[in-house]
Amino acid sequence: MNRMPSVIDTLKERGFIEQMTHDQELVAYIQSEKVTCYIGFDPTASSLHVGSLVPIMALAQMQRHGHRPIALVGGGTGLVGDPSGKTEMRQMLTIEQVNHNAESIKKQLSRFIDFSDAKALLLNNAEWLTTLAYIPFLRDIGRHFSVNRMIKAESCRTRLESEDGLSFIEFNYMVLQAYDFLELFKAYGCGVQMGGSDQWGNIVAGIDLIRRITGGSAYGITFPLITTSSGAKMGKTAAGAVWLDPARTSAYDYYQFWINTDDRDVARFLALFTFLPMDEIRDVAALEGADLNIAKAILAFEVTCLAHGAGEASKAFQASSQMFGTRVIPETILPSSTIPRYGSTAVDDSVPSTDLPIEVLEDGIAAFKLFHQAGLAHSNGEARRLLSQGGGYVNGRRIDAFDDLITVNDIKDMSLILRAGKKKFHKIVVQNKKSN
RNA sequence: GGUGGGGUUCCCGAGUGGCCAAAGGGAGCAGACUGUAAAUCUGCCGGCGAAGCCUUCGGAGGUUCGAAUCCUCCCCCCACCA
Repeated sequence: MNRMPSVIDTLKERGFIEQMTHDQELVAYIQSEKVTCYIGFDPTASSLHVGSLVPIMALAQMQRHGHRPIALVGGGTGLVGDPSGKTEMRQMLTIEQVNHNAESIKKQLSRFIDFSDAKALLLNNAEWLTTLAYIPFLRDIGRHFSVNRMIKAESCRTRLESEDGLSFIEFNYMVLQAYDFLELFKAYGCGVQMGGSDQWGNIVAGIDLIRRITGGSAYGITFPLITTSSGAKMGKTAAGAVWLDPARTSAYDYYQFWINTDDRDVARFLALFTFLPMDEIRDVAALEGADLNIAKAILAFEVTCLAHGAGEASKAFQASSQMFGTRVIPETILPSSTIPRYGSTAVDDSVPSTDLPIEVLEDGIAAFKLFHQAGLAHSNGEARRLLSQGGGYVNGRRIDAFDDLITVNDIKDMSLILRAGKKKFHKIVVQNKKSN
């Protein structure tokens, strides 16, 4: 029979794998049957951000290769707080916050993973963790853990050596996560846990616990920490995290985030964050200059498609093309992408915009005030600075003095296009007196 | 509970009575160069504004012509001791 290539090969090839437990056995296990695997997601915020995209895509790849992913929302562990990879104690969340966040996260994951017909499961570990009784838990589970070993774990050690120390509640996190794995192993036959490289210790603890209690074998895979080539942690911008929730990061901004990818990261990110075939992605490595920018557009389009849908992605693409110059995407670059290749007449409505009554322009408004009102500067002072440094444009015309008056003469098609610096656009839609 | 050391503008970190809106670095923003890249160079980097004014140095009071700097109380963090 014609077996699909192992998902492990795919994950390796696309750059997902940092470490695996017992490689040989794990590969054999995954080849031999339809397996169930899980990744935990922390409900510390009501939205996931691009930092969680690697685990999300890993689950999606699993599903595409016929396996069953479980996304475990840490409604229970979120009440405790994982010390791994943190330099200080996490803020404690209330139960209400955690539950609310868990709900939102479920919705976002559904865009990437098909949860219909139990093809994937969404579980919340609050189900089994919050009802645990302390004494039985200590007797049944706690006795399998060696404190000696736990404090040697990297995740604990850095914290033990730090000034802040490690609180008892955080120290317990590993035990709880190991228990999660055991629970999923028993209830769903889940034999593989994946996670960030900081999760290695927690994953191994779970594997040990499963062997000690059930005698069964379980496996683990960790992902590398994805940094940009300039060394920064992926997904952070000056404005903070780049969220998957369109209410926090608009599809347009999301697209813009991706199109600004560093040259050196394009191929790697295409492999990780899209489903485009690898042999096409490999060709991207040969591109440079303007062609590489086309690959960035495709990356941005594909990734925005996944998070926000094809409609939103097309709009973001069109809007960006209008603002930054139209661009034809040749068939030869990443041919599998569904990006609209030849210009379209779609009207952009995804560039950020605000309404402005026409009266304001009849009287004339100082440019810096308009930029401030449009949100392109945080204060009038910042707007002045921006404009006096030559970074402000109205309809493509550079504003020479920060207090230049903007008037009805500047209106084009009942709107004004403001631009701050090279990349930030804002559309002012002029409202007539009588109209809506 | 005791003793000692700390909490400074987005972050790190100087500053110990006026010259402090507060050194330096990082981040960020803008300009030049480009390809909506990187690197580099230059400028900016609390708010309002013409000068000038207003708010900021954990919190609340106090001393002083004048306080981030001195005093009192309180909160939080760290180290050692118990």
